[in-house]
Amino acid sequence: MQDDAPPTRVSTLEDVALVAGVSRASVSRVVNGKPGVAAHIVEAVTDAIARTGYVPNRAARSLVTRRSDTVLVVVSGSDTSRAGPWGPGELLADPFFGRVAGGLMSSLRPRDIHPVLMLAVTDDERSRVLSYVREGSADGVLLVSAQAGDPLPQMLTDAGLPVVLFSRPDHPLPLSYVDVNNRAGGALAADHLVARGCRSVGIVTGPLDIPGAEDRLLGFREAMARHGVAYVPSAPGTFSVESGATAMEALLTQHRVDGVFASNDNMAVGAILAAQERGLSVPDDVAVVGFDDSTAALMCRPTLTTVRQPIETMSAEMARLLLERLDAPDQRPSAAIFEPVLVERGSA
Amino acid sequence: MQDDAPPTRVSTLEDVALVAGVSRASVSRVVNGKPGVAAHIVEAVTDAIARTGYVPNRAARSLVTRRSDTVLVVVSGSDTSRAGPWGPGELLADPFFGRVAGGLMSSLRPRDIHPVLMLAVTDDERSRVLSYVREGSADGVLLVSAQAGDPLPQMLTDAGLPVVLFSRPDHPLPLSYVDVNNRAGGALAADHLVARGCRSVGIVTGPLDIPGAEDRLLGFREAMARHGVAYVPSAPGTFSVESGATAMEALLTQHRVDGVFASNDNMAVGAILAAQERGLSVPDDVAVVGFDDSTAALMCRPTLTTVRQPIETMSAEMARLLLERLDAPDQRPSAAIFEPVLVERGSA
DNA sequence: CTGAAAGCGCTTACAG
DNA sequence: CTGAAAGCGCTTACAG
Repeated sequence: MQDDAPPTRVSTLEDVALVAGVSRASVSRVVNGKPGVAAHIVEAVTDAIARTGYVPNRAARSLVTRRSDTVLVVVSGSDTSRAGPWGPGELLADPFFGRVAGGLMSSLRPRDIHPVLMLAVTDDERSRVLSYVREGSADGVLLVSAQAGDPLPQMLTDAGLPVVLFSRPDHPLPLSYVDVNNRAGGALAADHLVARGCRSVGIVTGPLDIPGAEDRLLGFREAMARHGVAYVPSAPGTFSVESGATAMEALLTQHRVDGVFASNDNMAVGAILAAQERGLSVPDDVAVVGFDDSTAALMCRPTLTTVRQPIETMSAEMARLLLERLDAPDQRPSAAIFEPVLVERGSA
Repeated sequence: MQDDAPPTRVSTLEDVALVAGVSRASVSRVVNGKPGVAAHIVEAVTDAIARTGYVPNRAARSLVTRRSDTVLVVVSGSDTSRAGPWGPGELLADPFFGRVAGGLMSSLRPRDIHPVLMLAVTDDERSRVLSYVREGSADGVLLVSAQAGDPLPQMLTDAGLPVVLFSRPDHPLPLSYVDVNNRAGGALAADHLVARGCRSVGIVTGPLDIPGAEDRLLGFREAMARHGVAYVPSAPGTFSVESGATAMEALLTQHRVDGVFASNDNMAVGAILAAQERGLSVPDDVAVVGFDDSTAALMCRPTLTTVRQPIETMSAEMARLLLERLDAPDQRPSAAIFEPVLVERGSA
């Protein structure tokens, strides 16, 4: 099939009106499903649309409605997160972002709203986020921040833009967010380790300036205290596999732990590898519990016992909250907190 | 800082013109950096822009320029790929997509072109891709297809839309694409296994209706033939960890292999796990080579020896090709093929 | 080098 | 219920 026809001018509302023999206003009404249009007009227009292959021009519509039907999805990282072994894509290489994207899209698609992706690492990029919304290109922003002390949430609320975050902001701000109950998650891990008979328990934390990481630590410690354990040794990690391994070694040599909670799955994988490298058996010599239930949880041996965070559900809700806010701009910000569940597999 | 000011009407070209005391045309010229504007006008306008906080309205501009400065990034999967243990986000949970996104953005950002993300799994979604471009919402499409027999490339070329694929299409089509030299990659794996002294070598293939998977097999077999090995046992996989494990077991029991090439890293991880579960040592009893150099390559023990595919570079080039095509629509389609390199680590 | 004017393709009061 | 008309905020020939 040859198709060398010149890209014929795409047809407009006007063309449809001509073909249907009605006014442009009527065509517009039919296209937008407005009520109160006579049946014979609807038919004529529908027909004409089919014959002309009409597709509404989004820019023209957007110019008058002042809606773009687009939301900005911004992934905000720190400068250091950009250059890694996998280059500039590294920040996004974490399966976490893909799962978030999938969740968002499940809420956005039914409403026919489209996500445009933006990375915000530099100051320049952060101000682009604001401009993008100001120029009417997006109606609001969904922010996934992997950065402690991120100025973006503040900038966004100051500008009065509709915004929803994934994760609680690191200082109180009048905006909506979704999060998992990190404290409850930490407690789940502690309870499980204790129930399995661990007597010397430690924790590999995430960066403690990130609220979620601190809450996991807090919840873990509180639960251990309830079990009568006042002191819980901890070693800091950065959420990467290697940092988990390093932290685990510290815990092993300095505290001879027999049970460890790592604040995410990547670090849990690192912890397992580190233990095994020292000839220890997981979970017999040392049990390991992760957090997330990421794809990595099934790639290691033993498979990972972990605190599941329902990422897709959370991000779907995140998009829903933004949509709601767009429909009713004066609504108060709200938070949706999800309860984690422990998924028991091989490592603890 | 309270900011309860009503969202003041955003200023327009007209406002700037008024403040600067020039015509709208002049403002437009300096905003767009057109040459031949008197210095004093440029200054007055620049000033007025700063004072008014003017940001051009994208819809209005787009309506007249017929450019959206947006490209559609579509991830096309099969129906079955949507529902998995991780739900609807699963298709995107593969770190591969995040790395591609990162690569694309590195080419798009300097040109200030924005990517909107779309999943195309159902027929309805596929036709939405066409509509989206037809309504002027995007200037072209970047397609990453994880699906054999995907009708989308054909649909896109038929419609005469600017499009670039990641991976060679499964039948010849007049469109641009980027790919890795899969045959050379297969050969690299074969050469390495032979050089290490493996005497009974097998391959875990991907789905063979995907051109890349077939090429890896072909390249592997050809190279083995050059080494005097006429027969290479193979077991099929689906690119998942589990399928790699299953295939590995077949190879181990039926062919007592001591060297295996898995057509991607996920399957290589599965293969290693399967070998270890049978008490075999990797690489001593059986060596394993993967393909991709994904994040998984460093998460397993031993770490994975693998054929590296420069995903970020490839996708950056992919975006560059589309941009080029948008600048010069009549250009012939072209393909950019990248040479893989073997990354030697612990598993082979 | 600059400005007045037309026009991009829609939606939406406003009359009728 | 329908249509004529204004207007959304830009860019771009066209004169001057």
